[in-house]
Amino acid sequence: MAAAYLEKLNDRQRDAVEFGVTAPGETIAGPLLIIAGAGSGKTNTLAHRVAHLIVNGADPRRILLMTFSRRAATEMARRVERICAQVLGANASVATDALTWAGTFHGIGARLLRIYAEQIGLNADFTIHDREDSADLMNLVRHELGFSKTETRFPTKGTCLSIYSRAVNSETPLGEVLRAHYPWVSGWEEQLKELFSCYVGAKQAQNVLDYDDLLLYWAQTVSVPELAEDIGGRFDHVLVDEYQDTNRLQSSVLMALKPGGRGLTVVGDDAQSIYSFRAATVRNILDFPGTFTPPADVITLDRNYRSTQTILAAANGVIDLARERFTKNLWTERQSPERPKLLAVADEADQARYIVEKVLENREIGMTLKQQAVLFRTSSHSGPLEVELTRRNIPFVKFGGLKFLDSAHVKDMLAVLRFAQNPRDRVAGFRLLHMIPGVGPQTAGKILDAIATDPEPLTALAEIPAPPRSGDNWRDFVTLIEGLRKQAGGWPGEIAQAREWYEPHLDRIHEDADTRKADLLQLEQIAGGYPSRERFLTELTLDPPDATSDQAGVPLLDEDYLILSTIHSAKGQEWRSVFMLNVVDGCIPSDLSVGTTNELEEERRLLYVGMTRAKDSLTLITPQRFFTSGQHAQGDRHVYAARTRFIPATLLQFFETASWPLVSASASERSARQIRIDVGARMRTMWK
DNA sequence: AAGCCTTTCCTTTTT
DNA sequence: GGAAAGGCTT
Repeated sequence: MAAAYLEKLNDRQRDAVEFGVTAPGETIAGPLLIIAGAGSGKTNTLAHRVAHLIVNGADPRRILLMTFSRRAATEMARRVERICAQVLGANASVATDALTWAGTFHGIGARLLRIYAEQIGLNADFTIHDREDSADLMNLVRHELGFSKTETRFPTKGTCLSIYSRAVNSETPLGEVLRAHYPWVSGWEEQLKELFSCYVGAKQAQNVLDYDDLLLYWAQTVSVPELAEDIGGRFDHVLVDEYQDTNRLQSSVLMALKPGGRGLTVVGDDAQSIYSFRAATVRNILDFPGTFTPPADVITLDRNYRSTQTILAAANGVIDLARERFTKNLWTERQSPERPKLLAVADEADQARYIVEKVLENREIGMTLKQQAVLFRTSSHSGPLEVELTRRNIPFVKFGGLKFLDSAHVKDMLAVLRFAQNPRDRVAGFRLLHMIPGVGPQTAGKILDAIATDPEPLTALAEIPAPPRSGDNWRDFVTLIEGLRKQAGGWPGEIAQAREWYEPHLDRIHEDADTRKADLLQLEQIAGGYPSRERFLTELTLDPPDATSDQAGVPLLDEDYLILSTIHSAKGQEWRSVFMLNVVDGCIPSDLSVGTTNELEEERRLLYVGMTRAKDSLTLITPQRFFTSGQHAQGDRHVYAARTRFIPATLLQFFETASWPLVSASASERSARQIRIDVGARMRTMWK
């Protein structure tokens, strides 16, 4: 049976798909590393491999597929099903529905930990803290230890959490982490140790896990050989996507699950490693083959199907200057007469105007908005563009940066549900108690102490006398939590109960309560899509909605909108036309990332990742002048920016350089208007 | 003890 | 242009 779906693959892709599949029922082979360059059909190849395994008799329930984001996992499952359908017909969905172990490392970790909770001394009802919750808890502990009142300033909660997280994820001792990444706080090593020790204690007492714990507890569990064998034995095949962006802790988990590498496939591209700030290390992928004896097989996909030859030449030029040479050079057969553009504009306002004009022009000639994207290094870079798009009524969706879940009112609502789920969760408790008039930090602390020490937290809560000056608010609060705990309202009815309690407080606290209420209704909509409170809370924390829009609510799928995205969030995506904002030194590389060579090299790869998202047309924009923030609306303090150091003069041959607008009357008028002088000051200095 | 007001610092990328 | 710490009033 020559499978038709294999015909469309090139030889290398086909090697990767068929690797180790010797006969129906014989699908498990030694470790495999697939080095897949940008646009080389990586996702498609991996999906084909999974489908090929299933078609040849592998049990989909025994396939573990780990991707970088939930979105990628869903997309992969969808493709696997489509391929299977070509062979299995209508039965394909039965096979692929059984592909239940597809998700992120963190998501899979959470699921396994609930299953094995009892064996590892964990309460299966644990709630999960997102990044900000973790920082809040870190802050509480920091306060309790008196570190918020030190003579010289102690690192902030965010810095403390980053340090903790890096030490955990890189499996590196604290002292070394401080020396390598946080030299300016090395004087606080002892205090940080104490802080982290108390932070760990607080999490355990409160029955909460943070993101890092999902990996850390998993790694600890599989460090016990019997449990490793048990968990590893659940899976015949383990496939990992975006392996270049995994960290030491993740690779430890993987090696414990499949010590000999049998059934293990990892896919990635060392040239696209852009998450080292999260302790990801490119060594994982580079050292993978040599971890095993005999070494893992390596298959390299270097034919690019996405971009034109001219775009690829420019991108290759950028990555060729990398300090460490990479393992391949991409090639393509897609010819094009048009080189990528390197466009100089006066400032960010002109940059926004240019993009709006071009995007509309492209739409005129049949390119939908969705086929075009604007990419940037830092979420805030798109501010002026968002204003211009809104003014011109062009719909857009933005990926990355501030999210729905970060707004205070949404977090308040989630705190209600989390507290009902786990009354020992102090961060959630503090947030709620604080909303009750007459309750401040002291009172809240005492109430939570009383709850924490009682074996029946909710009984304890009911027995607490109402704090003075809290009026009816206290009774209402206790009634709400008791009702939610009994789950009288059912799911998702509970969330409406929570909202009814919350809305009066919202009105009291916020001026713009009405716009915020719309978000709460949207949250209720989202909640309806989950089977239970526990699943809703877990999955929303691990996989938050990653886009925001100019309009209320996420646009419908069939609507057309322009994509705005950070380069990080653009990973794995592609568009016909790509614009990159602020391709200047200080933005990319970011001012904050020019400290070490490693950081700088990662910024270079970031530019490379952005450029290789483009299929037909690529425009890099370099505004000449940036107005500095923190001044009056009429202020003209600005700095001049230079083209990014990653495109030195030797690479200009790959670009068509131009400036915009073409010299015209309106342009010179505009620049005349922007010149501001202080005539008075000149008069005064005349006589000095 | 709570809640409001002022001052000072810092300003990325995300599961 | 926002967050966090400190100070002042009720």
